[in-house]
Amino acid sequence: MVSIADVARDAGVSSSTVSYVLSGKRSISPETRDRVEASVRRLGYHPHAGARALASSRTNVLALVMPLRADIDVQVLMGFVTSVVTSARKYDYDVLLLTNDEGPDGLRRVADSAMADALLVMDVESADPRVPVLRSLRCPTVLIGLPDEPGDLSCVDLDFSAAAKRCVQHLADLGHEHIALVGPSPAVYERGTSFAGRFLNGFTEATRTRGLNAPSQPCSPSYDGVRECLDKILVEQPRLTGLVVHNEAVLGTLLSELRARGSRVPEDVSVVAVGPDEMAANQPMRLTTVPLLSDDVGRIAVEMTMRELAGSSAPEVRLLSPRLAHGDSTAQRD
Amino acid sequence: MVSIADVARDAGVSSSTVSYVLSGKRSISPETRDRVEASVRRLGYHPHAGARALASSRTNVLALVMPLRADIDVQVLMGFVTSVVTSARKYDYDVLLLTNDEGPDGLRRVADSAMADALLVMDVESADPRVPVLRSLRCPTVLIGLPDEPGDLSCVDLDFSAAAKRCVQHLADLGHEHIALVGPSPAVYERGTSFAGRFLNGFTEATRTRGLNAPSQPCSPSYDGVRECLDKILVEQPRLTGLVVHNEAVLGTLLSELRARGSRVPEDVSVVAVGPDEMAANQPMRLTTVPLLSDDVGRIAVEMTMRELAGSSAPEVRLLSPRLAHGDSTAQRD
DNA sequence: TTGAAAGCGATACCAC
DNA sequence: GTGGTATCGCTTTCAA
Repeated sequence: MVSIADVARDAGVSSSTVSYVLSGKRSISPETRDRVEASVRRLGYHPHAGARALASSRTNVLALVMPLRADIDVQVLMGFVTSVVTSARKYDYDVLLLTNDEGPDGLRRVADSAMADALLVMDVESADPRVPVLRSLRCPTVLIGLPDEPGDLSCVDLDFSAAAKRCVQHLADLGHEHIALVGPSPAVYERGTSFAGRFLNGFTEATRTRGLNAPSQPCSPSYDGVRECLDKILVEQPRLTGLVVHNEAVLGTLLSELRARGSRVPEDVSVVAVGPDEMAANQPMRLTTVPLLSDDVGRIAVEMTMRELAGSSAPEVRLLSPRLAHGDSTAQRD
Repeated sequence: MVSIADVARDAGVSSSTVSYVLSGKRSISPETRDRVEASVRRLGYHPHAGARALASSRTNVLALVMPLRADIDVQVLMGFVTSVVTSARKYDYDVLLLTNDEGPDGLRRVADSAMADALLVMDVESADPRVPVLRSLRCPTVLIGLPDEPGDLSCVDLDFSAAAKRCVQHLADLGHEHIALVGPSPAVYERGTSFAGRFLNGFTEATRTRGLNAPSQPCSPSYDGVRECLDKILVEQPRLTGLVVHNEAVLGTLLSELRARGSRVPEDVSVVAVGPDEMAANQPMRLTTVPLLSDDVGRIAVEMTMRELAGSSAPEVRLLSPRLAHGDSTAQRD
């Protein structure tokens, strides 16, 4: 292993000088700087991460906590993960990937053993049991999602309430009066995922404001689930002409089933879907969607973390405004 | 922060004793052990990871290198990632998640700065430029995939050649004489992903052995791509009755397109698909599949790593035998 | 502008 | 069976 002492010897300076050249924390004469940098390159020096962490109480590592659930869309999950990892590297941070199955103790372990400088937690529920633990940890934390009581924890997420309203607005503007919501699977509601509830609230509120009677149904991710969901919706809304789909997993199946039932999209039914960009890609038509912005959410989560670590920012809650991407799956009601 | 000295003081022993209690590297009297363990719990002591790494030259961290590609199935990717992370925790290891976009330098950085004890690299290509770097790193490495020249690097993967043969055998045994392969997207072949080539070789070999004339076509992940692929196949194989699909992304689309063309599965065309379990779940029928075993591959990769770290094992190449799960998408040819 | 040296918090060797 | 202490490689204060 090549250590800072090796570099110092090679460059003919003290090891503290090498350290300062690398950190830029004090001014160095151009000549010394050059010599040191040359030695660093020539020897292929990389500071020992553990030693550095020990001396500086900084790891340059972010811990990202990932859910291990069947009911959460992998595409969305992966979007967050890659976005967080690539964003973190821009700040010279690496990412430690934790799963949820260690529970709150896992968070405590990582924070207390100084394996990371901050925690990013995905898939946060309304009354998430991890939240109180995180608040007690005195470790900068950013939640992807929005619990009921974030306290002094930072949060970032899509504004799902606004997203629902945007969908309703779009369909209503096109003249649709008989619409419905195909929601996430029942399991998602049951465990109190905050985004599902926020979307549903936004939907309900927007339809009421518009004076629409609009049922909503959760939808299990299977053929039978989709059929059942559609059946129930049609009982409540027999003259259905517009669907908001907030369920990545069933979208393809749903479109097939509509076709099978003789409903053309968009001639008979307009469909607007909420989900990751990839969801729309593999469909037979260009869908009207409200993209989930996983990329932005991940990037912003990292940016917020960096600001907190720099001490230049207080905790904040940021909900990203959704936008609607017009496609060919929604049309004017005639 | 609570340090080992705090625990030592609390338990009335020396810090070395605390260390030995925790590591179990020398015998301790039951009484001392109990006192120390009680103190550890009471104070909520977690050893400082950096300090530990510095003193022991062990990080208890595995670095997992993830590809950032559009053409690789996220479901498969995520399967590996979760499997590696959860398996690693069983050995008290954490996982640092790296992406490929730093290139070989990123691997060097992580290894040289002692951020991890070993590297796991996914999505390895036949002539992967990272392989020579990895071999020069003197850091235990396990590849998920199989390059042409692994050298002394360990490898683990599904035996894709055997998987292809299994598919062909299944269809042939059912009496199908006019079959074809729907392969991964052209991009996957072009960059020389090892698994695509191995599958294709297995397919070609098996069909030749059986005396079948069986065309194969790559397939782009879009509606048009699927149509085009089917068209080309039907030109070469007009009396098609059996399809092997080695392309998770297009499976759903392909099944729809077959239906649209009036081909019933399995009455007119038998379909056997290679992919993750999740791929089959959202289809309208129980598919006959050859599962990718991402879970096993990830777990075995970790186990191999652990054995290498323990010094109890030389590098090895392990190709997992595929199995075929009978479903309703393949039937006897009458 | 630079160097010397005191930690950081563990591990593991050497004594007893 | 236990304690003392050198050591790991870096950061950062203090001195010059």
